[in-house]
Amino acid sequence: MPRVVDVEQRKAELTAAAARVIARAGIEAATMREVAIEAGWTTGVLTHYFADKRELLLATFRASLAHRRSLRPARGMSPASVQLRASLEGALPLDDDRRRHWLVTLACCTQASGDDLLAAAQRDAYREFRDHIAGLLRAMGALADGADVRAEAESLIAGVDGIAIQALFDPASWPAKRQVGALDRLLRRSFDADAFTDSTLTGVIH
Amino acid sequence: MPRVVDVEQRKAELTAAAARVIARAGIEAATMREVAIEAGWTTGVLTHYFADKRELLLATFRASLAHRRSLRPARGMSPASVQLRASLEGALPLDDDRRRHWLVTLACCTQASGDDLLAAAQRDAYREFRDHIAGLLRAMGALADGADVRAEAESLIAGVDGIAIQALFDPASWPAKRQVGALDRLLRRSFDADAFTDSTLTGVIH
Amino acid sequence: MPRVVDVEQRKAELTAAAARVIARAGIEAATMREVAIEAGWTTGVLTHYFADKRELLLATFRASLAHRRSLRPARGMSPASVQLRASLEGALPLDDDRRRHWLVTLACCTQASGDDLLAAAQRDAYREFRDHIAGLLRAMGALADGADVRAEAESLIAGVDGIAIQALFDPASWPAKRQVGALDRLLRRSFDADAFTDSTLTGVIH
Amino acid sequence: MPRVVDVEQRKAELTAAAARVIARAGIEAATMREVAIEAGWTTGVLTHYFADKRELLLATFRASLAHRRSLRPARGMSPASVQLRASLEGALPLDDDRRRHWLVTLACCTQASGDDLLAAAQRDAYREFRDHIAGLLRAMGALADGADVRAEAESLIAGVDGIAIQALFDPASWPAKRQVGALDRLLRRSFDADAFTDSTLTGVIH
DNA sequence: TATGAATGAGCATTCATTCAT
DNA sequence: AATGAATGAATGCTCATTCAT
Repeated sequence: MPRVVDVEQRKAELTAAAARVIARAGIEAATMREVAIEAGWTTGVLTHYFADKRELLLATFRASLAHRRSLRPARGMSPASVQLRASLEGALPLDDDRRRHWLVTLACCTQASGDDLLAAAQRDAYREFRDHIAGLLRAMGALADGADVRAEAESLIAGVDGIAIQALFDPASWPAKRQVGALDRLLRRSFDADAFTDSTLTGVIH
Repeated sequence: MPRVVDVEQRKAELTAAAARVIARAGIEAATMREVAIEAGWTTGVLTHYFADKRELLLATFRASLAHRRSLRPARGMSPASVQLRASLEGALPLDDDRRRHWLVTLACCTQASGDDLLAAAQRDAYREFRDHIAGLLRAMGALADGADVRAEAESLIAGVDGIAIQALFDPASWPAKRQVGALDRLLRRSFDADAFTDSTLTGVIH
Repeated sequence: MPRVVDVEQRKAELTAAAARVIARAGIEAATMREVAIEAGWTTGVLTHYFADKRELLLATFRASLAHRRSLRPARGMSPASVQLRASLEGALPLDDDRRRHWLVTLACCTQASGDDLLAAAQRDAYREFRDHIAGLLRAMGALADGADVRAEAESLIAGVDGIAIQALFDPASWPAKRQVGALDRLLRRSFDADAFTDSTLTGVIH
Repeated sequence: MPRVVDVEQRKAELTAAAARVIARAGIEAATMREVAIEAGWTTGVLTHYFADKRELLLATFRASLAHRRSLRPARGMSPASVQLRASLEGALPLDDDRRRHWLVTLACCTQASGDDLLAAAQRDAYREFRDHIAGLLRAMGALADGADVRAEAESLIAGVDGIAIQALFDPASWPAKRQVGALDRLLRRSFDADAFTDSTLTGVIH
């Protein structure tokens, strides 16, 4: 039997390296060589685990989306309003890790024009996030009876994405605190101020 | 006697071709060859007008940002609230042209990590837009006395950018009408509903 | 206790796979990977039985030459003229098997420029065949007293090789029947027509 | 206007280099790099004149076949029997040049399994040669009335090809003289000895 | 001004080979 | 005996760039 290797873990190791390179220097700089060096292996290993560069990129994108999703709080562990806030906050580039994966998302989306699988991954992730937020909104019961929950969810996500974009491309002006402040404003405007009392918020902000 | 050529116009022609390639196939596909073909010239012409690829990319980005800015309504030609709405609408990818230049913006920003001039161009354009929106907000006089006008402008832009991102990466779900609807919701939430009466809006939506 | 394996038989299995790949797709396509797949093993097995690719190729060539030789009739089982005809017929690509091994011969010979062992294998096989044919000619006693038997043998082989080349590269025009017809003509021209009567031939043609 | 280059001549220069490499070291050794070095240019030039390696190989094969054809005597400049002999002699690897192009032919034919254009080039060249020989046979009027001229031509070519194959793979045993001797024997056997008198032959052999 | 010939570095990928298991 | 993880050199090819015309 050959050397025993956890294939999935090795793949994760490699896509993490690819994500670091993409976030640091852009997708054009993410050559096989560069990713291999970043990962501490040779290019041969990359092609051993991924048929070609496209497959590596797709795996990197999917891993990145999955990671971003994992930043959301576990379902049902806290009131819906707290979960809502935490979920949205998880989508902001508040630290290096989230920043990195946001950049990967953006880079891959930009690339997605010519790659259906890339585009599909993004679309699915977005819709899943929208449904998640919509579910929380419904659970909160904070919306008027005839309200379009889905549109409301999209509106919230748009607000968060917009903050993220600005923070991503002008990080000096957008420390974590300011991003969180913008999120607060967004939430306060969307709901009765009472829905997110200070005490509730305190429990979420870190 | 050398042939007389309008250098600026020729450059514009070339950056427009580059923008089309980037929007169509991503920044990686925007090779000198490809851009030259798109423009109907040879690569020699590209290097004649731009020292190197980086300079072409920078010029393309700047031209794209300038074009997006030119979509805003002329100052003072209409009430501030109408200008505000039109300005924000100009930032949405409602047609192919705006879609193209949004994609260029995103592609270049993604690339900007390693290029200070690219990053600076983006930052300047954003700040200029924010100040423009803030000016209109002030002119409207719709905000409470102690309000943070700049923060309010950023919040609006964030909302618009978020809508744009979603529309860009899931265009099938985001026809122009829906984008405009999301903008309406954003404005209604941010101001008294009265600030943007139907009649006022009619004059802006196209 | 290690698994017991018939080394020679395993090697034969592997060179047969190599021969199939070479005949099907050319010597360039005969990579270690490809041959391993064709054989139903992994590349590790190939390097276990052959020190390197060159050795595999040499063994494949030798096996191919040996196989082609084995197509000749057993010595002394029939009149020399019948043996002669059968021997020459064995050198024609009349079926898939002979076709395959002819292609291997040609591919390896073409490669032989830079490999002395390959060249030597080919030379030895050819000389052995020539001597075999010369021996049969002598046994037939059909040649004039002062005749150069060796030259006559070479002449016959040249004729057969020429037919084979044409059949190999234009198989559509050269079904087995036509090849055999060309061989008949060659023999009739070289000897008195009587030497190869129909009845004699009938016993050989299959 | 750019540097002026005779494209066809440059292509010929490059295919000639490819032919030298193939003849010297086999088709596997004919890499883009190796051919470029042999030609005294860089690989970039190769891809400038040939879309890819396959195209280079095809052009090399065609140039080789055309060259071999050009070795035939001009039509009608001498008696048909002299032309016939000279044509067949031109197909023997009597010197380095013919040897080289024979090796290219063989290498490409071996490769032709998987490439229809290669196979077609070979087939066409062969058929053209056969028709040429058949035409000369008819002009000679040396054949019996009911004779199959085409089959006779193929038979002659087969004989010559066979000699060539042997000479190619055992050059030490097959100096030019011996090849010509084998051709003589072939012709004498195929025709009345008188058809090719010594004096006639003297004028052709070199 | 514009062309396209030429360069050579760099790309993704394939390959023979080694070796721990 | 057999596997397949890992290597790193080589491959065909693309690219930005230079430059003679």
